[in-house]
Amino acid sequence: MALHFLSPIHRASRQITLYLEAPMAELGVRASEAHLLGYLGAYGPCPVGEVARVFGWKKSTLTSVLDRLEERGIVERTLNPNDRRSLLVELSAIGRELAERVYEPVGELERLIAERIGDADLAGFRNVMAAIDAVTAVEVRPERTKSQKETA
Amino acid sequence: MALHFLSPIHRASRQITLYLEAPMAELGVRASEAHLLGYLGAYGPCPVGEVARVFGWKKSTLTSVLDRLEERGIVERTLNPNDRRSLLVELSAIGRELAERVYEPVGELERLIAERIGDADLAGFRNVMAAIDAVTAVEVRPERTKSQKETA
DNA sequence: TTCGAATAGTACGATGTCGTATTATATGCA
DNA sequence: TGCATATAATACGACATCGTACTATTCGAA
Repeated sequence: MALHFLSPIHRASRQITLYLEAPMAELGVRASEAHLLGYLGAYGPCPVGEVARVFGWKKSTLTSVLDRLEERGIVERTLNPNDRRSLLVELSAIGRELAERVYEPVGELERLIAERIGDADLAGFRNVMAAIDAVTAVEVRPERTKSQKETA
Repeated sequence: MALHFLSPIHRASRQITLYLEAPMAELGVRASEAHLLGYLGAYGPCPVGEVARVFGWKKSTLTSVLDRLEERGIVERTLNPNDRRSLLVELSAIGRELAERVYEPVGELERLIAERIGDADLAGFRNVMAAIDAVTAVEVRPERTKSQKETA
């Protein structure tokens, strides 16, 4: 009955969220917003729908989330020149600054974990993640072609 | 900027949820409820507060969740003989049956992942999970003493 | 080119989750 | 024992998320 993969992953997610809760609150963002800032910092600008897929939110939810972040001046929505149905979301100057401060405790946690992990462990971990990826066959973040990346 | 641990774990959680969405909907439960059934099947009966900690829900949220599940005859709340402030949650007969059917696709997913994973990979994966556990130092599910377990 | 189907995003009412205050019980200490 | 403090759970109003319907745009095939 005990699950070798699903339970530990759920548990780890939970622990990560709890661990980051306090420092995020100090920065005035909730965990989900912090996560979104990190994503946009790394991969933005990107369409609203991509964010929705990655984070598991409904598009209508994301409309509300982005409305709030936009009101606070943290993100901006601009027209997608590649697709006039679509909007691109990106961090504002304020948002980028905030994302950097958010990244500090996140990076710290990463380092603390990495310190305890050897190369072989990391390889095993990655294989498990790859297996989940392959088995679920769920495309979370679509690959973007070079030309899209250039213009987006 | 890319995170070696946090991002893959988040991604894997997401993929697992998406993968299980359809079969759970078929059984008339949402993913979170399915998860709760699994937990109660394995560890129940247990106090409301424990469930709240494990799942990252607020106690007031859990009150609503349990109200709905109780209305549907899936769980039961009984007085905790060890602590009269507390209620124990457990699966009803209907709930146990449902939990078994919920477990099928979950077990299937576990097997599919396990098929692709060697012993060394599993060991590495576990070391990463253990590192997260140690670093975050977040106690999600408190150990219960033997005497508590016997009477609970 | 044109028309039907698919897709991106939003609006809005329904539902779920949360924060705070409250009640009841337990624990620790004078 | 008596009392202050902590803890388990709930009630209820505030807010976040969701499902559905809708508009605008794109894609593909006739």
